[in-house]
Amino acid sequence: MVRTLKDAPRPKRAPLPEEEAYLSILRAVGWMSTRLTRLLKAHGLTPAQYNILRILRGAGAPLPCLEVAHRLITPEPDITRLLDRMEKAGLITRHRSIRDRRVVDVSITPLGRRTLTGLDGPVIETHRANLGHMSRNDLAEISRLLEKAKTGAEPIG
Amino acid sequence: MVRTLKDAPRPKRAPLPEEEAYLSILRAVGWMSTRLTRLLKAHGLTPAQYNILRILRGAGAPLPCLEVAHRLITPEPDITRLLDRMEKAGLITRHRSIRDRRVVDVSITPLGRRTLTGLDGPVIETHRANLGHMSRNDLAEISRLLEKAKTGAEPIG
DNA sequence: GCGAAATAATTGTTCAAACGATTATCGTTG
DNA sequence: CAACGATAATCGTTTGAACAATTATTTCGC
Repeated sequence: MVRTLKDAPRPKRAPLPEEEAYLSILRAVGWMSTRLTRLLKAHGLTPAQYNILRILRGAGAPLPCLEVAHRLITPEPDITRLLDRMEKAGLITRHRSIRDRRVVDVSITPLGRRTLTGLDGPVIETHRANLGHMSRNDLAEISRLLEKAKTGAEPIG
Repeated sequence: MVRTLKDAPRPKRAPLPEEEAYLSILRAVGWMSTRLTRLLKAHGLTPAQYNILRILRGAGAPLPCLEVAHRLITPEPDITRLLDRMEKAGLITRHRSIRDRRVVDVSITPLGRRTLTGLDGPVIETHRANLGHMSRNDLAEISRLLEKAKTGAEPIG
């Protein structure tokens, strides 16, 4: 490829270590979630829907709408319509709370539970395909470093 | 909170270290990209648009459409309409290649370049706000572990 | 207890993502 | 050189995301 002066890349600054780490994290979440998303999709779920089912099963009791949203890793700005779709799909039900009539309690249905149960094995397999080759120590180190990164970072205004 | 038998959480399996690491990565990319996305938005760019501008500036020459898409960290299934918007915003231009008339070469415009220049400082500041408190070693370790994770993982079918 | 501020959820609307199908061009091969 | 498959990009359509504004209910201050 011919390079004219105009095309010449500017003198490269030293790459910022912070940015390099960020890009590594971005790449990692990219290929890992690709695999997981594909699996979930084969079962008719989006990642957010799967996570909501996991939250509801883990809680073991109905949860208010906003509480569900708050527990999601990836923040969901439009929880209502997401729950709409899940309710239409028969994965959850919603009922107005009696104690506070502003609140809508969300429950997982037997179908939602069965869907999760059918996914438990494959999800574990997927995580193993993603990271199963890493040592226990490496995995712990990844978690430790990233948690450390978060606790030490400037709070997000 | 009252727990009935029916509601009782099932006996907790030992948490899968692979899943824990994955969740850590997911959380990390969440709060980091929140900060960066907010900055970019204040300058009228989405993350994908910013990355495309970075790619074009870094290449120092026009790139084919698909080559741009291929270099993106986050895969973009509809590069055409993304470039449509960027062209309408005056950030890039497109011209059919003469050597291969199937190809459309994408170039960054002076406006796109100025936009990037104006972002260079703030972006660095953002990365420092995200990870500036981590030691050089920790940052290198994060990158190393995540690259290792990718190279050792099963290929994504 | 009454009005103001706060909270929970929904809704309206606009815009972008996802996915498949389609068009145009190129390379190859018989 | 004509036809076939491969490749680059675009387009059609459906679905979901993003953001602001609204409604309904509660809580708090006075």
